[in-house]
Amino acid sequence: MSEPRWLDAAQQRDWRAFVDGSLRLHDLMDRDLKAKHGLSAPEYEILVRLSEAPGRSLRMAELAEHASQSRSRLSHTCTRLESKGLVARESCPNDKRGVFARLTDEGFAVLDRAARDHVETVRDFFIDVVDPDDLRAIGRAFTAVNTRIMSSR
Amino acid sequence: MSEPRWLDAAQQRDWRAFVDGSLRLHDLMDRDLKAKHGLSAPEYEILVRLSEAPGRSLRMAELAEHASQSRSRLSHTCTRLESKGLVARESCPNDKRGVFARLTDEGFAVLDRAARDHVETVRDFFIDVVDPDDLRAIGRAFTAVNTRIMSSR
DNA sequence: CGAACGTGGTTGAAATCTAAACTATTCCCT
DNA sequence: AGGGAATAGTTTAGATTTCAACCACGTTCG
Repeated sequence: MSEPRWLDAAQQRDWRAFVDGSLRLHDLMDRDLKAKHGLSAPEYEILVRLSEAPGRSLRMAELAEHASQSRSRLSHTCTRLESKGLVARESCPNDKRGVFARLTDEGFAVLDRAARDHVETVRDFFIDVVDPDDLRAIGRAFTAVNTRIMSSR
Repeated sequence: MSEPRWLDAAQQRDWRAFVDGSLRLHDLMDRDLKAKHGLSAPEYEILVRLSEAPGRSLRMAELAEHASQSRSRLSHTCTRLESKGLVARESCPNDKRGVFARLTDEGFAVLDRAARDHVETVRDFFIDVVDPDDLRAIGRAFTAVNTRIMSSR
C-alpha cells in the first residue's frame, strides 16, 4: 500500500484545465445544438457518422463504435431519431440478427442545417481560441489516448 | 445564407480526435471510479472541490461553479452524497437562504482512497501516453477555452 | 415602508442513460 | 447434424439528469 505517484503541480493544472474545459465545451455544444436544431450531442454524432458511411447506412454495432456509445444507448437514441423521421431501421439480408440504421433524406437535411451552425460554434469556442500548434498537439495527444483505450480491451 | 467556414481536413481530424478521446476518457474514469469506489465522476468531482475548500466546505452555488454542474444537479447529487454520509449540509448564518456543503470525515476518507486509484488511472490512460510538451499545450488550450466560455455570459 | 425584482437553493415530472436480462441468430466444434 | 458458446440488438427497470416551477430570503428604490 505504497504512496501513489501523484501528479506534479503543472500536470495537475493541465489535467484539470482539460477536465473542466472539455466538460464545459461538450455542454455548450449540446445546448447549442438543442436550442437551434432540437438535437442532443449524441444524436448529432449519430447523424454525422451515418452521413459519412457508404449509403448513409451502418450496422448498429458499427455505429455504436463510431459514435462512442453503448449499444443499449444507441438503441434508445435510434428509436427516438426514428420517431422524428431522421433515421430508418432496415434489416440486414445476410445476417438476420443484424439491423442497419440509415439516414433519411429529412435526416440529412436536418444534419446539414445543424452542421452549418455547429461549425461556427466550434470555431468560436475552440478553434479560434487555441493556437494552431496547440491544436495539432491536441490531435496527437487524443489520438494516442484513443489508441491506449482501445488497446485496453 | 452564405457558405460556412468549414474546418480544413487537419482541423477536422484534430477536433474529432479530441471529441472522441475526451468522451471515452471521461467514460473510462467514470466506470473506474464506480467499480472501485462506488462514486460517479460528478460525485468524485464534488468531493475533490470540497476537500480543497477552506473548512472543506463551500456554498452550493460556488460548488456548482467549481464542479461545472447545474445547481439542480448539484442539489440532487448532494442529497445522494448526504445519504451516503459523505457530505453534510449546514445552513449559512449570514445569509439565511444559503447552504453550505461540508465534506465529512468519512467523505474525506473515501475520497482519499479513491484519489489514490484515480491518479494511477489518469497516468495510465492520459499522462503517460501524451508527450509532456503536448500536455502543456492541452493545459494552455483548455485554459483559453474556459476563459472564452466564461466570458460568453 | 413595501412592492418589484434578483439570488440561493430545492423540488417534481419528464427525458435520458445505465446495467442486466432477454430473444434471436450465427458460429464453432465434435 | 446438433449442442453450447458467442454475437447482434432490444427491452425493462432503476438511477441520473434536465427543465421548469417553486419557496424563501435579500436588495433596490420610489
